[in-house]
Amino acid sequence: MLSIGTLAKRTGAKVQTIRYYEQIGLMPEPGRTEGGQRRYGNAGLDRLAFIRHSRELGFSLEAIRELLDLSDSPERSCAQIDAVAQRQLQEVEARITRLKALRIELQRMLSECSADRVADCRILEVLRDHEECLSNHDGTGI
Amino acid sequence: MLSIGTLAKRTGAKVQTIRYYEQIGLMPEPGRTEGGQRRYGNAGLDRLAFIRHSRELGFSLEAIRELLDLSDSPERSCAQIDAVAQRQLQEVEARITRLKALRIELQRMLSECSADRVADCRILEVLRDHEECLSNHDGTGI
DNA sequence: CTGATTGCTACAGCCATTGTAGATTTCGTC
DNA sequence: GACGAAATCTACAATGGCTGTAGCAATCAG
Repeated sequence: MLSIGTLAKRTGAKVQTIRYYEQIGLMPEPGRTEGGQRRYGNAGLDRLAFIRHSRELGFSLEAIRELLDLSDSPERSCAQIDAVAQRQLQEVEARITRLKALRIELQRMLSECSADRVADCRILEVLRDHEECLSNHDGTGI
Repeated sequence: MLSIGTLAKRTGAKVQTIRYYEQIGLMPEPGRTEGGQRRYGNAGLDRLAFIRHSRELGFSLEAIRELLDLSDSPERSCAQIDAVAQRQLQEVEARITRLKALRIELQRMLSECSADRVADCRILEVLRDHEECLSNHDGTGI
């Protein structure tokens, strides 16, 4: 049987994070020693590894909860799992698009400023006045 | 004189957000009516617009605080302002790099799964087993 | 057996808001 | 001036996804 610290080491999660996952019902309550310490089996380790790997790929805890629920019905169609992953891909793509617009704006801001004094700094001017921006970067999907 | 709701409409910030900025010292305490409601001048409006626009470009409130402090000394060199913007650009670039790696992984996952049953779903397999990934997407800089 | 390490609970804090409840003030209209 | 709708006020809780802390208790190696 594995202690919580062992699970933490093997998956890269912090001990508190594992307890947090248990608290929100993402990890099941494990068995305990006589002294009250958590002891996990391989199922616990696998589940935590699944959660951590999904987090690394950017899935929200809610999405992961959905995936875990779906994986409990192996005979069902995997269309829903596909949909969750598809949604995640779309979110990632949206974020990339937005960040690229920001990058362009920041680059332009930086390239335009060759002032010495703060008073003449183009960067501050651009930040003061949205109209000077090329894209609208209107905050949708930060 | 402008009410907090007017500032909100003009800048796109929520009323509560403006009060929050005041609470953390990013917006100054404005004058009040006899009845205790906030009233702003143009300086307040400009400052809020600066904050919102900087937020839209992804600057943290701490970075914005720094920029606002720096802009109060117009005779100083604007090298520090440049550095803040440069730092922000680097962060944006790092996030783009990371998201691109995630995108590739998600795309590959999706393209590989053509199963019908959850039991055979490649997506779940990949999520279960990090080893199946090409990149390491090790969580540095989510 | 002892001391270091690890684990326990309960709670607070992080960022940047957003939402809520219940009271008060302001504004437009009559 | 009176009325009612809209806006504003304070104070506090919640969001997501953890992370850190304090003050104990249990476990493990030597």
